[in-house]
Amino acid sequence: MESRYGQYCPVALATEILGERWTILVLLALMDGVERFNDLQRALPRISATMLSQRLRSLENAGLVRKKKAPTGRGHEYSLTEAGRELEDVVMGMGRWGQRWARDMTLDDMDPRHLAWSMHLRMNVDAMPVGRTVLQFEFTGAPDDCKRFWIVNTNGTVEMCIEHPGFDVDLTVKSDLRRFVEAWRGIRSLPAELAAGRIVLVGPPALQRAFPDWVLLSALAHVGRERAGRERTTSRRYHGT
Amino acid sequence: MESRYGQYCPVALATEILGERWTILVLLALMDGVERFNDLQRALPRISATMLSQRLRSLENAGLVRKKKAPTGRGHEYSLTEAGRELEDVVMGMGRWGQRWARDMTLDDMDPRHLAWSMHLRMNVDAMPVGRTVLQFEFTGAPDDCKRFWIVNTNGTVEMCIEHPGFDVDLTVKSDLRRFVEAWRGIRSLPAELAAGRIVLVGPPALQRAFPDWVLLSALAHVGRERAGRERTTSRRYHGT
DNA sequence: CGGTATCCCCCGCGATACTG
DNA sequence: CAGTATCGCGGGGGATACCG
Repeated sequence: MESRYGQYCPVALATEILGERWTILVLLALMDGVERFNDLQRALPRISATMLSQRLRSLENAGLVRKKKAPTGRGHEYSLTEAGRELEDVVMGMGRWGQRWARDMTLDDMDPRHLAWSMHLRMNVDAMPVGRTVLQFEFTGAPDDCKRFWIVNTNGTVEMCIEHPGFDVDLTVKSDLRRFVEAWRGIRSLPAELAAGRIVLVGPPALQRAFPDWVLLSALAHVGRERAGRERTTSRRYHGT
Repeated sequence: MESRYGQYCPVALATEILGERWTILVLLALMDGVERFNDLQRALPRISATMLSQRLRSLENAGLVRKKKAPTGRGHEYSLTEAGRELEDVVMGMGRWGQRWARDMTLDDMDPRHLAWSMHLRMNVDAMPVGRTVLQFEFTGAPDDCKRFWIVNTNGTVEMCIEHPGFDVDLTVKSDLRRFVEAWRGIRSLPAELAAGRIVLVGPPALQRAFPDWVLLSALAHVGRERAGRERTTSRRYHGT
């Protein structure tokens, strides 16, 4: 793909690589510390193996990513070089801008597999019980094949599952997918949704009470949105109370 | 182009629009204060009218660009909305990163028409003579159809020409294109190149002496490059002196 | 000048299958 | 598990012509 814009301008040269489809999102996942090919696929459920492979290679060629043989077992570990790490501010800036100004989400933007991945990265394990805690999430308004997922914390190690992990469930979270994602993004208040019974917890009361502290929410949840960003609340249905 | 990544993640939503080809460069030109369709084409010599039109429309739909009827004559004026202006830090961050880490330039990246445009935006008119000053640039190692361009300052109003403007030339700058662009980007020192006679000025000595102060260089010239970024200087040819 | 409409080609990308 | 090879299509985008 020889020179694409005919400009020596540093913005143009940067855009050449950063503007390729998926590239920014691969970088974001690497910034989150994801290292393995399969984990990158889990972080980006809709990327194909071919695409991920291509992007990792072009990032490596451009000097943003380093690939080493995995010390244990097979495969490789991918990590950011200094050049790659220096893009953190740019990517986070894009995130902040997206939180404030990007278009409203559609249902298709809310792939529960990606939600599961990002939630399991932001569990507040210090607030959770020692031993094993199994959270089950059940969503209405989601595609049939991924209406449910599980997040398992075992003494500070958090894993996500698309299939039932086999262990007993400690707490189940039921919600409309859109509402939950809006709460996760900080566009709605999670405590308010829980109090209103629009996000429902099923399990021991002590765990129900503790749950809001387990979930750290999106890293950008605190950034105030400038656009409406959510469905109008049809509070009329509740007859004004 | 419904949802492209299946992610509600603000970075993904931002990338959807910012990742489209040319979009970042159109935004950059708008940040430079360019308002007219034709001027945007001059700033981005390799964009087609169709593409520019499409990008302006999608930026308008996404709420980053405002389009108003031109007060005088025909056509419109394009400008950034608040949402668009909030991307300045991101775009400048990409530029800083590009200056430090992006791939080396090829000859194809150095379209002289783009160089002319960006130079004419960064002339230090306060340091230039009152009245009219006509600068002529002649490059070796450039495509035949754009080896030369002119920059005309008339009492603080700077214009660029691809065709000879008709006025008498006050000062001519001759250089290899690559060397001049490297100096413009701050990868080489302009005074050093002038002193070494690799960038040559032709015209009254007083103007020759003043010239280095007329040219502000790329806005990113002061950002230190981490990669080599230029051809090896074959100083051997000068037999070690 | 200030754009749109149309055509058409190429290649980006997803899907599938395959391999070490 | 950790990717690579191959195929096929869809549409992004360049070129050209056209219009107000």
